[in-house]
Amino acid sequence: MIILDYRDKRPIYEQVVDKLERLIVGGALEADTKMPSVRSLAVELSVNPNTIQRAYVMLEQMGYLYTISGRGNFVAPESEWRGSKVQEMLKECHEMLLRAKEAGVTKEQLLVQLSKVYEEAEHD
Amino acid sequence: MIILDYRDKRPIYEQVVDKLERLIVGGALEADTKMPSVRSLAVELSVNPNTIQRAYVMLEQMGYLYTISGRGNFVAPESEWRGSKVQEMLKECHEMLLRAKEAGVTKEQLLVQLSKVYEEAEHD
Amino acid sequence: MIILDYRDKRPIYEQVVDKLERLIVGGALEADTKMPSVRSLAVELSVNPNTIQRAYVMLEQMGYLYTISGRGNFVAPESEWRGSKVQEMLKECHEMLLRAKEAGVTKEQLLVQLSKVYEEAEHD
Amino acid sequence: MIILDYRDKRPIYEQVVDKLERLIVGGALEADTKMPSVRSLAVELSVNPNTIQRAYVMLEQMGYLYTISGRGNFVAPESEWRGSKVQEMLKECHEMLLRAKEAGVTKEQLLVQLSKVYEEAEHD
DNA sequence: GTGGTCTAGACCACG
DNA sequence: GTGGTCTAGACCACC
Repeated sequence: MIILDYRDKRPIYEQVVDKLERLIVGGALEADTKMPSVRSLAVELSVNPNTIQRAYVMLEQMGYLYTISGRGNFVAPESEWRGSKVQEMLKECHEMLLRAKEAGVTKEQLLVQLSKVYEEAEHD
Repeated sequence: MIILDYRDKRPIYEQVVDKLERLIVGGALEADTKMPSVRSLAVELSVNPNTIQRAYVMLEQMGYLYTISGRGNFVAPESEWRGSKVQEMLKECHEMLLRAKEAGVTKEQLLVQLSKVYEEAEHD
Repeated sequence: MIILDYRDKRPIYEQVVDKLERLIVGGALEADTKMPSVRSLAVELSVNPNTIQRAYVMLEQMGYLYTISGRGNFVAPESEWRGSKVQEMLKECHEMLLRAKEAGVTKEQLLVQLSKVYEEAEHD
Repeated sequence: MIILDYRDKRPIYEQVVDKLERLIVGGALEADTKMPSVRSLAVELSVNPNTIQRAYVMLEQMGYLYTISGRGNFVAPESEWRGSKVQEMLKECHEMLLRAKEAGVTKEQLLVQLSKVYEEAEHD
């Protein structure tokens, strides 16, 4: 389900949050899907259960999960996070683009990047 | 010259590196300008000299400064860093755009951001 | 594990880096071996932990170690450094040979040195 | 006569020693040539006279110069230094070759370097 | 216990 | 006065 990179400088719980967020945002995990239990995921990743617990709590605060006591953790519906996530990404992109411009990156170079990411091949 | 943000969770030396890098990349500090001495900047920021020393060493490794022992630290010429900085920014932008696409941001939204940043018709 | 040479004028952290680099490059420390902790090596060498910390950071930047925060430092796999190390050595050798030639050393003398080092007929 | 590299990490007096040594060893300065006075060289290099004085003293100790009080410093005859210099270089080369071999450099790669430095073009 | 950061001192070489 | 190194402490986050 997840592969941890132990060479990554970030704390493990943060990596777990990040990977799971991408799975949810990317649509790999649909709404109301049951997440693996804290303990089972901890075993799977060879990690302390506290670490997974912490990740789940963060994901819940971010609106990606909801918890039913005694039942487990479940993926929240898109309406809970889609809008705010897009806004957040747009803001981050804006700041990064500003920094890129400041560093001497041209508009053309960025358009190339944009094309590479959204390569048209799809509706042709 | 610099204002530290104590709410920022990043280490102080990293903040210093970041701010100075922006000043240099942004052109506020010209090549061969003498930087404040390690000790004086430490006093100005109410910080330990070791912390500033560390920041200066990092900036030197990144190619933004050159050091003449016993004389001081000086801003390196653009040729030392311009190219690599642009490459680094392009790579970062690529990754951010990928994440943005993943999160559901449309190409149109990003084009708007791009235009806002590189607005060529300020009062047209 | 390491013996410091107090007559050596180089800074301690550099000596530590040098010795450990040789141990790794020479194959005495295999990939993924756990290095002694910063504090324990500091005690062993009767040196301040900061000094060891600095050495480990340098070795990490050079690709010889990888760090897992809260777990320790580990020897990186050969692929991380073998190529660049060979390139570096070749460049250094080139410069040294130039200086040797300049000083009047003949090609024959150098061929003798080369044979001595790579003596392929130990007991032939 | 000499060009200093202010970005060089080594102390200036050491750079001066090194450059002058090469000029003498390389044959650019013949035996009994009068060296520029301490003060004039200091002015030429925009450097403190003490620095040049220190360099001259070192060169004298190394056998490259001799001093005649009130007259100046002169280049010593080859017999004073040629032999020891060659020995020193051979020793240094030996150590470097050992380290190169240890790092995984092959004999063939070193032979290539050797050929590049002593390119045959001369007696062909 | 581990690495990461920081402080408050100190000494040295260099110019 | 400048950078470079080092010590002896301390606190923090992570696991």
